[in-house]
Amino acid sequence: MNVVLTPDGPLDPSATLSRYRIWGEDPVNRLSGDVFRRVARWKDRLVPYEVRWQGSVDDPKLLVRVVGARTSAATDAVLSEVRQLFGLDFDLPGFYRLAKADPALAGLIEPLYGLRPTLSPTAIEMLVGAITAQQLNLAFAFTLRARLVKRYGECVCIGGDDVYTFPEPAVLARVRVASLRGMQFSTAKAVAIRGVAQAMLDGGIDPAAFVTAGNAEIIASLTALRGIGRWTADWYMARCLGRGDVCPAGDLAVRKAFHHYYGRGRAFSEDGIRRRAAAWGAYQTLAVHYLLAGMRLSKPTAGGGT
DNA sequence: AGCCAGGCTCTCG
DNA sequence: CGAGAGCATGGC
Repeated sequence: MNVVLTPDGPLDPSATLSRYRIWGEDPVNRLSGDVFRRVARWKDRLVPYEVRWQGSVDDPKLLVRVVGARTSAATDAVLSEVRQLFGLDFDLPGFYRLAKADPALAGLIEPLYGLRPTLSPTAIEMLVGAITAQQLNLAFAFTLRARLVKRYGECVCIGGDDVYTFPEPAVLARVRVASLRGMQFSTAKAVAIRGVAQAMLDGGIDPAAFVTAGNAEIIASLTALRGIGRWTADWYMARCLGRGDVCPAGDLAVRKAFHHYYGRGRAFSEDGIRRRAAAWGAYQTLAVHYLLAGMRLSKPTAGGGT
């Protein structure tokens, strides 16, 4: 089944998806050439799909091909994922109006035009990914994540590409710490990953309820879990729930970006960053995304993804 | 060799 | 509370 999605506002698909490539291999989100491939889940069935794109940044079209789907419900599940993965629900025109008045963001609109944050379609994927990336350089974090996925995910071949599902909570809750240690996860990360998976099974956290919960409530609920702190909760709200009013002020790269763009010689405290970001209101997530991407523009060694 | 990397937890004062 | 140490491991 083929469907065409027409984004609202500008979209640069390859820049947006470059996250899935610049730090290493992502076996869950396959980006090969001009095709993106992934496997969705619908009622315990695997639904592979491909996305291609055409048109200009200001008039883009996403061509979604659902492989072997018979029901419209399965197709709807895929389209919902695609909206998240390409960040289609972010208000870019509104953000650009705000950014024009900001000394740092104004200069990033043109080189990053059409860039959107990618959202993680599932809570387990986001939380395990974040735990994996805690404190480590992202290249190594990607390596760890790829090992986990290839060992415990399900593999589907799409158009000659091996694409993996992210392992379900029920699978990760049973994984032995020793197995994860063997993949070079630290003991703390291994315990945290199991704990998060278990919490999703026994109701310790309820991602479905997060959708309507307030930020403070989500932070409290997530940080009650071992191995999840404010940083992980912030990124979860920004990159899984797609909330706009989030600034992961404790993030090392965010702190560097604020220092670089707004520092004037003095270092920002975490609270100082949060206060400054608060002025962006519902556009904080986009602003932070642009600042981080802007830092990468001036540092080609970190990966020149296009 | 030693320090850093898009943190978190635990311990002290 | 707030600061500080320990944790694991790859890369430079």
